Amino acid sequence: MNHRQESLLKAIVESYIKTVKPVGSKSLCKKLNCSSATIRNEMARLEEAGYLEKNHISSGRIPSSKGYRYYVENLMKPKEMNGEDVLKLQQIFQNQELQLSDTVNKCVEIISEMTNYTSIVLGKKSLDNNLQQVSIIPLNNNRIVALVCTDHGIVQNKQFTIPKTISIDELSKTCDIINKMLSGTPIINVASRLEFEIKPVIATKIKQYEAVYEIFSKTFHDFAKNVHDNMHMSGTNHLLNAPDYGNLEDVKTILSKFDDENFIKKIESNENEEGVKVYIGDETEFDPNVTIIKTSFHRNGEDGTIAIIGPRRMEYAKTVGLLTYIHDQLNKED
Amino acid sequence: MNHRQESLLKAIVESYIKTVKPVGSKSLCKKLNCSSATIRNEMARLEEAGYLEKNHISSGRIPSSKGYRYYVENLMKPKEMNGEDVLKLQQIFQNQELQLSDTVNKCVEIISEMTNYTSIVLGKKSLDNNLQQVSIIPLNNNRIVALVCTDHGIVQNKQFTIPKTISIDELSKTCDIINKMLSGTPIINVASRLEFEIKPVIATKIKQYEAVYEIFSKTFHDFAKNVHDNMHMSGTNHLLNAPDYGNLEDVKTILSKFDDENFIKKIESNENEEGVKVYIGDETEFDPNVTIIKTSFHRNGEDGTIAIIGPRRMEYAKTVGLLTYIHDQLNKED
DNA sequence: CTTAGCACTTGAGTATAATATGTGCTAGAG
DNA sequence: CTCTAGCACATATTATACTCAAGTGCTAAG
Repeated sequence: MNHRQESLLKAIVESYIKTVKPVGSKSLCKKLNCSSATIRNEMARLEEAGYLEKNHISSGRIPSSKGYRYYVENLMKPKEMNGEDVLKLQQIFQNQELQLSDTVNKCVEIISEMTNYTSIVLGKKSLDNNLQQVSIIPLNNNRIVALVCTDHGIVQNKQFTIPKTISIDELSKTCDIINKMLSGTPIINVASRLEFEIKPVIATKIKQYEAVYEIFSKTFHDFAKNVHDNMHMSGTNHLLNAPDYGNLEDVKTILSKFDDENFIKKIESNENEEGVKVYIGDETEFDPNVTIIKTSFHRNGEDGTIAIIGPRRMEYAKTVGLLTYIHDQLNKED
Repeated sequence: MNHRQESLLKAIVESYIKTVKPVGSKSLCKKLNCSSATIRNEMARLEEAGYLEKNHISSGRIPSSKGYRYYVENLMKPKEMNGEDVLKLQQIFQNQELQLSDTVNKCVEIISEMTNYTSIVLGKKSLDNNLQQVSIIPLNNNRIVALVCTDHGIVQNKQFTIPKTISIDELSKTCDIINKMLSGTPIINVASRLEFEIKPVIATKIKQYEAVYEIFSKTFHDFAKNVHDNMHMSGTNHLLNAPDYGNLEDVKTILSKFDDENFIKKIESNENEEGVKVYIGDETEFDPNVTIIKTSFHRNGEDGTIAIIGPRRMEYAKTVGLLTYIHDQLNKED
């Protein structure tokens, strides 16, 4: 692609992002210093190469997914955030009172407010959590709460009604054994070590050891199951206001996918990708009519993904700039 | 209102609920055994009394909010649920593995699927929770987790970085004191008793008692603040498919209110109302174009509200029947 | 390689008419 | 006094035809 073609593509993408109207040749004469006929010729070539599309034979051009991609990779310069927005975000990041999940939740709310796109955070316990401590709190009526706490301070609890044949004492004793033997164990390994190392030990000391084992086993199982302990969405209905979807059905299709079961899987960053990634149209594997820009974070024993979903005609420069900033803040050493 | 007028109103409401089309006089002749002219006369009277409305001078009639209300209170008979739906719900209610919050969350998902309305659950810790136990788990790098557990087994934790001047020992000692003195205290009273009874006691035993007090005070404060620990919505976009809103703007207005800050306040059951309550149009104080049907539950130390939001043209009989069933199941003795 | 000119295509907007639905009112029958 | 048949009138909906503006593709000349 020669220089003039690049300028042309850039001009078309940026004009379309701004106005949502197919871009005609005449409107670009001044910017490119040539006549509309010349521009039409170049446009035809760009269209043939797959960077541009037409709605109908005599309409202006709009960028294709390929066009957007070329723009994002070669022509766009991520925009610096303005001072006001930086300030708003700083207030959140610097609030030491907040837990990580609250921080990111507020974060996505602000993102969707700033950008007018839908924004989502998926949080999960990181795999680098190690077991710190388990304990038991007895309640009334033969009920207990079993607690697991990791070295990053993530706590999960589960309630049980225990048979009368099990004493609190036996449970506490088992806790002590687990804490002594498994403290520091990566949380993903705890379940199997519980079965193969702890179970034999308590078998010699506790009568109802099977039932006791079950309680702790279930607790850890629950912990592992609830890896996605946090999913927060903000600005869902912004898509409704996007002028891109003349056809209401398209928006409904997208919105209904938000409720879908494997929605999370499609948003979650699958590889260990660093930085900010842009997925356009079909690349999203979510819906051909949207763009998803996402980034991941790792902090305080939690991993997560922050994603922004908008029309393919996304304000790429601004959005990538914003998400880059947030990524850098979140992954800073604590 | 005489008997024929009641039959007429009932017929109009039920026809409109079914077809979403203004109801004309001719279509009701057979059902009421009289001519269209007679029906028109009655219609005119019902309209004057405020039970019916017209879109324009020569269109059929649609029920007004007052009409719906009369229908709900006097003419409607809540529908029994069909066996299939009962079965689906039973599977959830009888799953002992689930925590209350998971039960209700699944519940609203099924509700919105069955009814095609938006459904919401708001959960909060009940005021009848009493303090069971506080404890401390030390982590690395001078960090700790402080835990609060109530007699219903509700647990909340908060992480702190403690100054080096405070020892774990002092924190544990304070835990013991709190547990001895305040165990069984209603959770709403804990904060003040902590200040006026515990603080003086530890002041005599612990050097940095102010800082230690702060830690527990903040923990309880957080607990009290996070009363709304669970809000779950399902089927938000069902409203988009409702044929009621010819005007897309109306739906957008409603949907945007879901994101509003005091949305929760408007949904929450404010009085201690028992049973299933219906709020139509303006009565909702949320949006004049919707109906909200809600009920509350109290169980295992948690209170909550389940609400169904749909168009004013709601399938009242079916929805009230469904919610009545759920209310009865949830408030059953455990 | 660039540009001016022109025929052609399409979408959006507007005016008009035809049709269907349903009301209100009047006058007559029971 | 109540019910009904009949008719004039009102409105939404749909289809049709027409015009206008925007923009392209192509050709021929600079």
